[in-house]
Amino acid sequence: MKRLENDLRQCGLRVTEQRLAVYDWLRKHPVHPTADVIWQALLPENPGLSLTTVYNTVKALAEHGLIRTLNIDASEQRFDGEPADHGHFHCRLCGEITDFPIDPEDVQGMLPKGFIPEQCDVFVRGLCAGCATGKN
Amino acid sequence: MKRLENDLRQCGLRVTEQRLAVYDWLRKHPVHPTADVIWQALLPENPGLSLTTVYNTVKALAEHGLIRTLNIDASEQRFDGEPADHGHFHCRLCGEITDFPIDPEDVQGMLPKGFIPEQCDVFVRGLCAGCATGKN
DNA sequence: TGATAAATTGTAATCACTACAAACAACGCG
DNA sequence: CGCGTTGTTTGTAGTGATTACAATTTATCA
Repeated sequence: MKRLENDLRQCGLRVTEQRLAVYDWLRKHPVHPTADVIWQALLPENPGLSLTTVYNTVKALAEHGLIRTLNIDASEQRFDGEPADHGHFHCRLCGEITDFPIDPEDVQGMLPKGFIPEQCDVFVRGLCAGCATGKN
Repeated sequence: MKRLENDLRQCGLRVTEQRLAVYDWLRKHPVHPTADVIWQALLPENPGLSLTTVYNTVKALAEHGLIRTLNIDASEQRFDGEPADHGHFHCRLCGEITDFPIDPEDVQGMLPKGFIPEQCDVFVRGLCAGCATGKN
């Protein structure tokens, strides 16, 4: 937990219980939840936690690169506790979002000359392994 | 324009003036507008056109693969008249969105075994060539 | 410990988007 | 060509995720 506190401090963010709870939960759960899902998950252990605080927190964490935001659905924003570049596969049948590793250099090679990448997202829609074989 | 009519018919969509107007405009303008921007652009030539119709139309076109939807900003959905796979670069300074070609095979190679891609988006944030050299 | 600046909270507002029902128009069939 | 069916358009009213705001609380540092 000291590590998480340090992360916050190095970004100039004050360390609060709420931020630690949100940040810790995102790091420990390799899913891609909405703000509301995070809130519901934390509420039992953190009574009084406000949904607004969850929104404020994920916004602050994302602005400082500690977590990532995913615009997969148009209607709702999702968050990802793993800030390093990686791809996301969205199965159109089961809806599951699967992470996969990417090599940022591969992506960089696709860019026009002079463009400087800072963050890249590779997002693929299709059928996941389970749904493709009809096992779901 | 006959080509566009055919595209609509082959998707089982009825050919209406409104759909042709939206589709034609998206094909001719290589930008990434929101529904509202499309509406404002078409209104002078198409008085009475409803914003709801623009929303309905882009939804129908996207569902049939004639155009693409871009979830670049969390707050608003953008559309792209070019349905083939290609990447998008979003400059964090000037906000411009630049297209760049990608090889779908490169992306496919990154996927876990058994996953079947159907549509892929490569989205990169950073500095565009103009902003990187300080010329903006 | 006390000052100060930032974070939290709850409520109210915003804004992109959608549901809905009535009016209308495209397409197929005679 | 005219008619009926069915899909489309339109305006309005809603929805739901997200944010603005002001009051209260709390982290941080001297």
